Amino acid sequence: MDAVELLRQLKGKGVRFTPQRQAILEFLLETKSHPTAEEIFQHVKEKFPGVSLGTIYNTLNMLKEHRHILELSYGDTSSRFDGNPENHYHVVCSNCGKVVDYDRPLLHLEQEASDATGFRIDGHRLEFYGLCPDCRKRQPVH
Amino acid sequence: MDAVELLRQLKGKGVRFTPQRQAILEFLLETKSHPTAEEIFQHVKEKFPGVSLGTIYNTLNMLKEHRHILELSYGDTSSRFDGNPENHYHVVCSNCGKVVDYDRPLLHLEQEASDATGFRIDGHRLEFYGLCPDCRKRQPVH
DNA sequence: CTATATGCAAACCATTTGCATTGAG
DNA sequence: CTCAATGCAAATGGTTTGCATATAG
Repeated sequence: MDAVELLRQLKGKGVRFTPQRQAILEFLLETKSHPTAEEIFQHVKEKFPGVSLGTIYNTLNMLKEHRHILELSYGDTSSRFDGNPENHYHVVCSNCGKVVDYDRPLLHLEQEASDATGFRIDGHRLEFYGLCPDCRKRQPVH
Repeated sequence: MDAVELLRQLKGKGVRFTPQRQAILEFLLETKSHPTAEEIFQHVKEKFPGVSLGTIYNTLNMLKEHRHILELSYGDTSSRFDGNPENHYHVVCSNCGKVVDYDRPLLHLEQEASDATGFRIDGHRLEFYGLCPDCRKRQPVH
């Protein structure tokens, strides 16, 4: 589903279709880089020099509420955003912060976790930490 | 291993043993609540009314660097700290923010993740999200 | 028209930093 | 004595909020 189609659907929920939102969502859907709000801002500014960071955050929060994107917050300073809203796993570089998808079948652990803890489990998150191939080369020992 | 013993060991690494540090570490080792820095601050203030938040953060960062505690940062506003430095899994309440240990054997997925992504994997993190028993009662539908 | 979104600036708030003073070793 | 740790206050930085203006519907 592309950005235009997705934003058209949202119109039914009282959400307005603006060119800034289209640009933000298009970027999130086409990139695999899991960008930060700042990076999205820099990218959108190329087409809309007057756009503000506030608009980026406004749109990201709206898309998050409607479950069309994922916010990834690792211990880092800033969150990253993922245009793929389905649960999937990530590998995070401890050195450069890069986030890469790790596509594998989902684990079925939620029933077991629910039984063990008494929580009603709605989802889970799995991330791996390490050095990406690039950082591995640059600091072979560490 | 208790707080005093642990801090004595750290002396060999140029770390000073102060009563504030002892109180912070003792609290982290005895509680199962995964407290925030602010909560640790409030607790330590009972014994040391003059302690400052800066000292809490200073100590937490020192303990983290020496891998005696874990910093848990979920999307929340503030981090939580865990006196158990071994990798283990957590269940987080989406409503009240409570974090509970979920003790189960570790998953052996790192080799597979490394093969699939080219990263040198050093660790992984697994968290479950949902409603804790208390919040479940209070908002049965959601 | 009218209400939501935008752009801008100020506010927030968890965490960090700077610095004079204290105190551990 | 000496240097790391403390307490305090100011600074930082990502994110949110407030408000006047612009614009989607």
